Formats: sequence, structure tokens, C-alpha cells
Amino acid sequence: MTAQAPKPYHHGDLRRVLLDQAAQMIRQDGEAALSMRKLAAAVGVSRTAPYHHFADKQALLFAVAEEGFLRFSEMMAAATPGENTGVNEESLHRFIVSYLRFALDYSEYYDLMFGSHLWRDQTVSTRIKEVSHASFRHYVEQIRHWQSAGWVRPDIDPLRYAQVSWSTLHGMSRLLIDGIYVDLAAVEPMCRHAARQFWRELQVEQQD
Amino acid sequence: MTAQAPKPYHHGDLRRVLLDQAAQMIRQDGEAALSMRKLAAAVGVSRTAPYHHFADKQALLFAVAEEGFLRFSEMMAAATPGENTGVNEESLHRFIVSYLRFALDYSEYYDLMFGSHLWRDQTVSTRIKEVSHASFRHYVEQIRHWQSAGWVRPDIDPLRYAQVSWSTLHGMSRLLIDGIYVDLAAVEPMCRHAARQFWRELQVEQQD
DNA sequence: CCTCAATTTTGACACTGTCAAGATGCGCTG
DNA sequence: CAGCGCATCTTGACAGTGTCAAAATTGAGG
Repeated sequence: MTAQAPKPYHHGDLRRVLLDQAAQMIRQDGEAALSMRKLAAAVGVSRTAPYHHFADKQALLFAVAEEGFLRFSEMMAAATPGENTGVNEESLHRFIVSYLRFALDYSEYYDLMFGSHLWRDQTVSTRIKEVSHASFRHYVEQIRHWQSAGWVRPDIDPLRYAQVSWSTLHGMSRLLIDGIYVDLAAVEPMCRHAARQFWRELQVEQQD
Repeated sequence: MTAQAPKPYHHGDLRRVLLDQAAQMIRQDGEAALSMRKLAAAVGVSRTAPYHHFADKQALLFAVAEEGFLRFSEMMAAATPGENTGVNEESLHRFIVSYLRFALDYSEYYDLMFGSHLWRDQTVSTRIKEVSHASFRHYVEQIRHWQSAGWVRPDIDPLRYAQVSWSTLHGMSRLLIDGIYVDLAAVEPMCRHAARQFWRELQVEQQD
């Protein structure tokens, strides 16, 4: 809708400022502590000013999440090796580390992007659904590509592999972000372990 | 503290009723939709009556979470095979299925137990910390036991294995509960895939 | 310059968590 | 059995929340 700002009126570009301020406040005190009124006060406008840029609080949070997905896509693109590069434990490890670094460095976005508010009850916007589904599908296709190139064993289901391995990444991220895993020094060994596990799953030759 | 109810006065056993009603309401409309006042109204007492049994809303939610951990422990005990039973893909699969069944069947508890509210900022009560840490340590010890019995390869770090595999279970649970994975028919294949992956990691003989 | 629509503000309402003060009723001691 | 005492519950109140309606402001184009 307001994709290309027609022109900012009174306030410079309130929408932009609100998005950034919201992200910052969520980063500092958590999503629960963010209130529309405090947000408005922080940027120096009245309580209901934000409602002319976002239908309601949910919409504001969705918009912040959307920015998160943008950054996420950039990260993914940067962390994904080229088409004809092989796959091995080391490349998987780099990807895992990138994923967790994003989740931990931008936890305020990660929370919103993959929090229940967004997805439960189909409230998620179609645009977000598109970009995230595309991201996941790309992951699945990547595995399929590795298979057809003969780099990984052919008898695994790429969809299942993607679902389970993403579960691992998401689980680690959540457990760390939510403060259930508190030892940050364990992150690196966990990534290494996960990389080894992911690779064993892909590369193992033996029959059972 | 109020472990053994001294005796119920006016209301039958308000504390008990509140805990159950809260769990039910969270199950129906989500944690966010639970309000102290609606809860009180639902059980037929005044707004502030619950405050004589729980210091604040957090304490109420913690208490519900604690009940969740109780049920969780029971589930874990039932799903864990005996000491001298071997381990294989099938036994791992049964455990994984049990874990996800708990997470999905009791999602209102799971949400509270492993939600950020509880753990972030060290707000978690010591009792909950004890029982959950014990549960995790038990998991690690189980793996160590399998190792010393010679059932699984000796060169994996039980702690890392526990951390990463629990991440997988937690990740699948969260993705399903939060509505990011929507296809419930995929749960069973995912569990099967995870079991195979977990077992490959433990059992593989080859060197790299 | 002046109109018009985009933007912002002020006022209001229902709702929330929670504290303080008062009312109520059960159990124990005399 | 009487009544004291405390656990329990209620009523009143306050600050804070999301959000709507109506009024006020402001910048751009005719």
C-alpha cells in the first residue's frame, strides 16, 4: 500500500522512524514491553499518530517482521555458496553459524518473524508468507540440487531433511534467545556438532 | 509453600480451580488472551481474589508451567526405556513421537514451560529450574550410559549431542505449535526422519 | 491565496494488572 | 458454645494499554 511514500508531511518520515524505533525498543526491553503510546512518545508524536501508518499494533509488528525477513534473505544469500560449489561439513558449518549469528544478533527481528503472533491463525500477511516460503523452498531445492549432482546420498527426502534440519536451527536459536540455553560459549561447539550431524546424514554410504 | 492446602475456605479450592481454568483458557485462546479478570470471572470470583493465591499474573503462569513440568516428567519417565534396554532407531523414534505428542497435545503447557517469559532475565523459579535441569541432565546421563554400555559410538560428546538433539525436538515442536509448519500429516515422517538421523549420528562406525 | 486531502492531535471508552481498605466466614481456643 | 483471629474474598481506585471518532493542523496544487 504505502510502498512508495507519496511524500512525508509534518514529520520527516514517520513510518520509517516508527519501524526503526520499534525495533530498537523491542531489542532493549522485549516485544511484550513495547507499547504504542511509549513508541509514539519516543519519536515525539501523539499516541494515535502511528495509526495512520499502521492499522493496529499487529500491523506495525508485522511490518517490523517484514524488514527482518528482508535482512534474513540477504543473510541467506550471502551464506549460501554458489550453484556449482560442492557441499561438505565445512560449508554446512558456515551456514549454521550464519543462521545462528543472525538469530542472536537480530533477535528482536527473529522473535517477530518466527513468533506465534504472526503465524498462528493464518494472520500472517501474504507477502511475508511468500518470501518465507520461497526461502524454505530454495533450501529444499538446494538439497535436491546436491542430490542430482551426486554430492549427497540419493535416498533421503529433501523435504523431510529440510524440515528437520531447519527445526534444529530454529530450536537452537529459540533456546538461546529465550534464555533456556544460557552458556553462550556452547554455541560454537553446538554448531560444530550440528554440522557434523547434518553432514553424516547426507554423506553416509552404508546400508542398514 | 502452599504445597498441602491447609483447607479451603469460602470457595472450594480456588487455587486448584484457577490453575485448571487458566490452562483451559490458554488452550482455547492462547496465552496472550488470558486476563486475570476474565479468569476470575470464569471461576465466579471477584477480580482480585486470585491475588491471594498468586502474587501476580506471572506467578500464576509459573504455577501452570510447573504443572506442565510435572506432566512432562511423567511423560519422559514413561517414554524412557529401562536402564538395560538397548538403543536403536525404533526406540529413538518412540521417544521422539512421545515428545512431540506431549508438545502438541499439551501445547498450552509447553508454551509456558519453554516460553521466553519464564527463562529470560532469570525470572524462572528455582524449583522449575531444578526439575528441568534434572530432566536435561538425565538425558545426558542416558547417552553417557549408552556409551559406557558400548551401544553407541564413544567419540561423541553426550552434552553436545543432547543439546543439539533437544534443539531439534524443541524446534519441531515450536514450528508446529506456532503454526509455521501447518501440515500435521508431515509430523510422522518428520519424526521418522529425525529418528533415523539421531540414530545415524550415534551408531555410525566409519571414520572420516 | 485558498481549497483539499493527508496527517496529526485531543478526547473518550473499554479493558488490563494490581494495590489498599473493608467485609466475610471458617477454625481454633477458652 | 462463644468469640477471637486470620485466611479469604470483595469493592474501590489508579495508572497504563489499544484504538475509535472528531477536531485541528499542515503542506501541495489549482
